Amino acid sequence: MTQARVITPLFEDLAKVEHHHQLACQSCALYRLCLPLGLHRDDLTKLDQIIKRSAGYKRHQILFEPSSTFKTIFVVRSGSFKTTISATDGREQVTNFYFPGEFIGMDAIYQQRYLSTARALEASSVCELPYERLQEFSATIPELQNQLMTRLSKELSSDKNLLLSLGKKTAQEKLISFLLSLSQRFSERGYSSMSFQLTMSRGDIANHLGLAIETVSRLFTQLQDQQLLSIQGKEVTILDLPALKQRCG
Amino acid sequence: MTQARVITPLFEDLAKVEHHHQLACQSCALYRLCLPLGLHRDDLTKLDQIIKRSAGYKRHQILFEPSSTFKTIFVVRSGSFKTTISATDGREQVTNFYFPGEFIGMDAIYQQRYLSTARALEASSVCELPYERLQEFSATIPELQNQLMTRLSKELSSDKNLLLSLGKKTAQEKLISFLLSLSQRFSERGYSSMSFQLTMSRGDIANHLGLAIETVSRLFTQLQDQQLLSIQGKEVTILDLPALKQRCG
DNA sequence: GATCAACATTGATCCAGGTCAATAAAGTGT
DNA sequence: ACACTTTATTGACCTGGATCAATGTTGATC
Repeated sequence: MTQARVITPLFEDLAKVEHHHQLACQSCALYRLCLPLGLHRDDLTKLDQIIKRSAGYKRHQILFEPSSTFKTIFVVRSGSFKTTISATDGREQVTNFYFPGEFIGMDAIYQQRYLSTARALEASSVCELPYERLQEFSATIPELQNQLMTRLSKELSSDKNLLLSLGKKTAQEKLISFLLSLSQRFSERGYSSMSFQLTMSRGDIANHLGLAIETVSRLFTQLQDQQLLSIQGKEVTILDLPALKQRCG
Repeated sequence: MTQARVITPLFEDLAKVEHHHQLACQSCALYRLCLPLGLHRDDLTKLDQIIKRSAGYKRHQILFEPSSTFKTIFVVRSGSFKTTISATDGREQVTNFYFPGEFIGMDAIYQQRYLSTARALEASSVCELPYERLQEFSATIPELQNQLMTRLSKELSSDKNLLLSLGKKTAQEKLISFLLSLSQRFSERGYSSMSFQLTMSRGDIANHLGLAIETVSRLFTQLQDQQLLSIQGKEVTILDLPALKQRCG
């Protein structure tokens, strides 16, 4: 099952990141996906000094939860995370998954308290952006402020698209939309858009899409039978992208 | 059916707003709910000059849609709006409702293009905040930047709570959560939290909550039979708040 | 205040996807 | 390699809420 994964230049760089925790933004492989994009060299140097590069998180380890005090926004450096929001009785909804270069915890700015719980899906690491310092810096670096607003707005867009999925799409459309969104994000990160590893369990996917695990499992089988994709454990290979796009609603 | 509505001081002020389109932020009844909160007097004067107070919108009139060019963020001055996002085949999801002091169109910052369509639910008016000018101003007014981020984050929080509703709650829990959220927002605006008018149709509510109109209708009847609330057309009166809170999930 | 259209309610029936149950793989630690 | 736990698949059956259908109500327009 050790199928060859498409190795791109960026993927090799990402691998390096894991071994250089204090790597400066300037030479970070994620540069073009991350906050510093568009910042001047000396602004970047300043920003670099307030960013804390954390030690790694293990699979299932909690990054933050509603009881944590809100101090920082996190950027995924390597690996992946999920966030969940809980009803009073403990029912949980997986609100999003996060990959390298993506921001976690922005919903905490309002109320100064994390709304959700963030957990690592695999061995992962993050950069910590102290929110107060970020605010101070934004006052003198307009491009930084712009970047932050854009990130918040991007997360809004993604949530609203998920609302459409949850509210109006069939089970099959939900799963296809989800896979295409993953494909898109992997592609942006220099991974293959046609073949990738799911880092989350069937349970996480089902929960995220408002479905039962069994439904997700059956849909995978069904899409495979229809020759639209192939799935072997966590490895997804898209076989007929146009057909999938046409069926995602 | 002209039942007496609870008139609070703020409500009277809100009524005035409708007749003074060019009312300055300083004397606007929405001041404490709106963007200018916490701004210094002279900053406010500057902000005041870039804000355009639009003419009114009629019921069902479109404020913006994905084909409109993104230039401004809107703040509801009076009335109410809904936003919808569309699937490729025309299916629509009502993503949110907006009341005085709330911001519409923030999901357009990323991509510089409105993601959704905004429509007036009744005769309404807005203030227009030109986004580029707002960005310039934020550079010199840290509190303004803070306000904008907080607003974006608040909308994120509200979307994530809706995700929980759509993904994990029963039809009854969805409707109760929705009504309690409305109650809360009316209360913040100086209206009664126990008795209020729904400005949206049953169809809008059903769509927003991922339900059929018939289900919403039956739930209203059912909640009324259980003495938890009373509903007469668009007038909702909450009869047993603790019981509702306990049933919202 | 009559006409028509839009909106809302209620009942009867149906089905997409959930739940329950059994089995099979895949990981994990020793 | 083995035991054990977690995760995934598949089948049989069930149900919450959708859909269909008929009727009632409200509200806009002239």
